[in-house]
Amino acid sequence: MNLPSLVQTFVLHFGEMGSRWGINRTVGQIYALLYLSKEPLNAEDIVERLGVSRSNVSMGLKELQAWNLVRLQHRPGDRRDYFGTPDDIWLIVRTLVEERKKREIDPTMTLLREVLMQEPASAEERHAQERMREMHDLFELLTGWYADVQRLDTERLVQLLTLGSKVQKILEMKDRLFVVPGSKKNRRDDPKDK
Amino acid sequence: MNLPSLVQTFVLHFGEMGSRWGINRTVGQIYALLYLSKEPLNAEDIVERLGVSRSNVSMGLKELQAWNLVRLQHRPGDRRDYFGTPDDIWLIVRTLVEERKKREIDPTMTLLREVLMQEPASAEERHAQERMREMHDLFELLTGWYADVQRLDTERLVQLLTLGSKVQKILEMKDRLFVVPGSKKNRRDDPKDK
DNA sequence: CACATATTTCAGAAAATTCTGAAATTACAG
DNA sequence: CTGTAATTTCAGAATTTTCTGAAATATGTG
Repeated sequence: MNLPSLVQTFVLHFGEMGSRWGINRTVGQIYALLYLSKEPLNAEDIVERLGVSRSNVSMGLKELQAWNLVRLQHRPGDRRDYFGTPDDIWLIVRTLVEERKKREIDPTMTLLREVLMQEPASAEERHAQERMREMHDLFELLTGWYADVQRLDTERLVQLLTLGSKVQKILEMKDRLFVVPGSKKNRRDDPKDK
Repeated sequence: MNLPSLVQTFVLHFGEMGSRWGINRTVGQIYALLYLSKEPLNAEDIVERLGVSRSNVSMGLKELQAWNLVRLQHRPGDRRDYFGTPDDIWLIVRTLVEERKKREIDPTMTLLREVLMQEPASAEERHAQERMREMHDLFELLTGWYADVQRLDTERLVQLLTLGSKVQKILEMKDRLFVVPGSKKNRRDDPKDK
């Protein structure tokens, strides 16, 4: 591996991290390298710096392209492919989350919906279905929030995240400003009526 | 595998999903099984239902305990260990996020902080450090938000998530109510001054 | 089209991981 | 203590994943 120590530390770390994220070491290393690099790199550059085989780099880049995490570019008068990451780290995060949702959440939701359609044949199955419904509803809430937030431009997103739960305070303020008298929402002692 | 088809579908799915999350198939299956089960199960129950070896189950349960995802219980007059998941799915989510943060984000932040202390020895390293700083700041923002939100009770958390980016509307309203005249924040045409 | 260069594919080697059965350890009941 | 049931450990087998080198394919250029 032929890298400044500072860069190498980071690259090695992301190689290891990769395994926890269902991507292999080389893919993690390639991405880390591209992320840190000012200029886009071609496959041969990556081979030299990481010390892995050309074919391994080829497969790694293909996977990163499938994840939409890498941008293919060309230099005039050079027909090799150069790869880089978006300059905007927020775009990287958005892509990552989007792709993981597509690969992990969406198929799970499909499966949950299917299974929830079936008729339970026993008390055990009924309980299992109930649990699956809880998971389904939870995912629905989370993906709904995500879809909503993904639409915000970065500035507003940062603003929202910076506030964190202080938003809560503002909500309470709003509630106090617009009390609907007699509304259940405003009762302290919500008696489970009916 | 000895399970109602409905349960089996779910268990198999989570077994496969496990691989994408850095946990192995058996661990995923055990957790899925416990999640769906009304009563806590002992190791032998799990062996029978999943059709894997006793030792594999033992290791899987150990890992789930290390993740804090599973609760050890006892039945009177029975000295076997029984395992179950929390009834509250939100508690499960909170634990999952907390543990992943501990294993993935925290070590990465430590590494980033270390590397950012070093003196860059070249323009290349300076740029790499700049990128790492961006990542560091991003993680800081996200973990700050997370710490904040993790503190909310579930009811308020759900409320917040349900609102999604509609919070934005309320923020704008607040801004309009409390305009600070002349503040840059309120200018339409933010000229890159200086 | 022929030639050179770049990239991809893929069979099998290498490495890593998961899983098992047997043995060891632990925990308790009598 | 002794015996038994429950659990854990761990060496090696089985499986899966990753990686490589060689060959095939693609993408130009003159």
